[in-house]
Amino acid sequence: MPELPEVEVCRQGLAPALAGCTVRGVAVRQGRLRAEVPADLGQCLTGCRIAGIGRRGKYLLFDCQREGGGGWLIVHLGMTGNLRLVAPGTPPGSHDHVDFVFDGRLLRYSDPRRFGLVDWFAGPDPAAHPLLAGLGVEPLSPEFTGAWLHGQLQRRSAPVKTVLMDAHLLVGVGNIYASESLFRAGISPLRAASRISRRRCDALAAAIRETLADAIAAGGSSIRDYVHSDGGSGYFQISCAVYDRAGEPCRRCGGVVRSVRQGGRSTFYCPSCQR
DNA sequence: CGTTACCCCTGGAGGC
DNA sequence: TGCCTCCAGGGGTAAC
Repeated sequence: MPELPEVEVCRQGLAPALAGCTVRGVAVRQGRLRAEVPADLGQCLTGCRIAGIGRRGKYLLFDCQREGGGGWLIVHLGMTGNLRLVAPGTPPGSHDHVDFVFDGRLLRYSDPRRFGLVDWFAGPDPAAHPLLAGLGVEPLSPEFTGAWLHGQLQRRSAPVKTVLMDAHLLVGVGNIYASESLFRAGISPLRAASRISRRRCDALAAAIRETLADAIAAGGSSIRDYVHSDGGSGYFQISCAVYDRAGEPCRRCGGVVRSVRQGGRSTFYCPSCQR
């Protein structure tokens, strides 16, 4: 269930555990993910030291350094992916597709639906990777402001919820946090993006930042379990205001939360709190 | 160019 | 119990 907060929590948990560690090997049991795992991933990674772990949108970026040129391990968790540290010799389950072998432990990539991605980028700057080059603004960066958002939304006629999930504009806002942010800002997900005032864009930008930051803060406490456990999903549950609450009472006004279909995805909102 | 439908894949829930 | 349909936190592609 990874959106930006889950990916960020994963990054924060893995970075201190793996920084400075050297990759001893790679085992690919199932290479058919969103894109085929590179056949030479083992050669690329083995012997590399993990200098740090970054994030761009929902992509995890492992900075891999080695004599004679390292590169970047790029991991995307898709809908159902996860990364966890397990003891060497732990038998893999049917969806445990890739193991990254370190001294004394394995970093194990698991993904039942296989919408995720494991790739290698040989250049110095991972932003040049074809899948990262077109990505939009980071919602937790100073660049992301109400003024900027207003400018972008002005030229979009699609429903605002659909536009918020367009990673070419803005990264990291997935199906849950799009609905939750719009609820927090009091804006209907059905409203045409171009018909949202500058003032309400300020509120929306703030709502997005706060919703994501709250989720990251809530995940921080459970990250130890998430990273070090090999049982259970390990994902934290944020108490949602509207997401997946169709037919239930709005926590703010007591009205009934409604769901609609937008671009093939479910949207949840309170028709009286959100205009 | 922006918008929309469809596709990739597996598994769980609920109806019959 | 089985079988069917629908749904699921993502995102790329192609057609309009």
